[in-house]
Amino acid sequence: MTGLRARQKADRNRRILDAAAALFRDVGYDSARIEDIAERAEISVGTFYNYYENKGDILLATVSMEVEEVLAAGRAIVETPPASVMGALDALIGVYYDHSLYYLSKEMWRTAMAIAIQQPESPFSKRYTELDGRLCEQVSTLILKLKGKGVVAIDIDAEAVGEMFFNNLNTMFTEFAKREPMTLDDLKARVSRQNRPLATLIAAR
Amino acid sequence: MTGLRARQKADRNRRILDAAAALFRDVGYDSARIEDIAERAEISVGTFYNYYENKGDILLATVSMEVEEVLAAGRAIVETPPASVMGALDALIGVYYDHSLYYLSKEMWRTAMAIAIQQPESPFSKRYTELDGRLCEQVSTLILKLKGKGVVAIDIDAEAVGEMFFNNLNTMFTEFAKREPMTLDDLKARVSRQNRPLATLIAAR
DNA sequence: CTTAAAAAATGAATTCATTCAATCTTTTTT
DNA sequence: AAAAAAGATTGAATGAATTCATTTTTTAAG
Repeated sequence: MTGLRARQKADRNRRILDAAAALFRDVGYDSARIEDIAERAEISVGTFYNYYENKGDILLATVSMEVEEVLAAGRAIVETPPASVMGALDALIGVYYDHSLYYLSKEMWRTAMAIAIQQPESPFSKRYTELDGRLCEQVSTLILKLKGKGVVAIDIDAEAVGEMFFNNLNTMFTEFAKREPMTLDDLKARVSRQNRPLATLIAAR
Repeated sequence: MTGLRARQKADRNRRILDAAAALFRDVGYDSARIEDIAERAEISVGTFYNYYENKGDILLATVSMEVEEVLAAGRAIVETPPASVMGALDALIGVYYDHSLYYLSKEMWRTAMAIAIQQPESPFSKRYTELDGRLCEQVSTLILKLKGKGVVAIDIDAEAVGEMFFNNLNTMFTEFAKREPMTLDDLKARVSRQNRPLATLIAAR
């Protein structure tokens, strides 16, 4: 049986995470005070800092859970991709983008991305960055799979191409989060246009 | 002749900008307190806020001047580009990357990028974002120029391709700023590899 | 079962960015 | 040139994140 201490720790951790996620959802990141999170989680402010390095860290913890779901959803596409390069890319990217806004607002994404850049060494920044790397790999894996199926030419550097597609969809998502009026459809259309040249050229003839 | 008020204003603005740039360089962004900037600029804290919306805004003001220089340096390459796609891209990107670290540390770049994402509506965030857009255009212009010279195939969507190259170099620069041990050469090598497939495929045969 | 050591929790104190009502300076009007 | 209006400056007050010396709780040792 787990020691009392370990059980209490896991318990408090969950309470903090739940309290923070709920508050961020309700009032947004900036208006959520550590004091409020602590109160909801029934701990003191000091204790909060025993569990998370700073306020940004707990936002990245909640956002990371979200990214894990996106990653899982992407696996389905990579397993059985549409039979054309553009089709497969649009499908995978569509999954990413559609999932992204389900729980998190643009404001929360902006804050999360900003923190991950600014404090890359904090524990949950590392986790977030690592998940980003996995998403990138996933795109490369998709290209590799298409190569295996003879959809993509054999002499193509799948990893390089995958990274390029990923970096593009990633930058464009940041752009999207920055512009409040930009819609998901706007985003997808722009990314599609950007992807088309490379997608067309790597197709096996 | 300019009114006294206008002259004083320009004067104070310059003093603030100089004081901030010097402090950021000396002690880094986080350790530079508004009170210190105000003291060096011989104004009060309150006055600082009449000139800049917040602390992040003045960092972006200094970084924007830097980006303007990069943009100007890039023009030279676009005017007379090397005769191959990879050569031209490497040259332009080399100019961007080499300039970037001349005045600003990775930490300052990280902070600047983070602020531009988090508060996209502040005056100097808009300016910074606009300059980013110009850099992106510059890459597209380069591709267009290569098309004019018959180096790039005629049926290529130069704007889309340029955006893809730019978004890639941009994301990779962010990655570079996040990893303290990563060198400029590491960065250039990785970007080169990523660019190669698209660069090769768009070449006119 | 007591006691000592280790681990966690606590909240008052500190530190800074930011605000704003009061004051001062410049410009415009009469 | 005096008075009124407009524009700027000022620094003390506010509010929130983060720190840290103390206290409390849990575990391990005797």
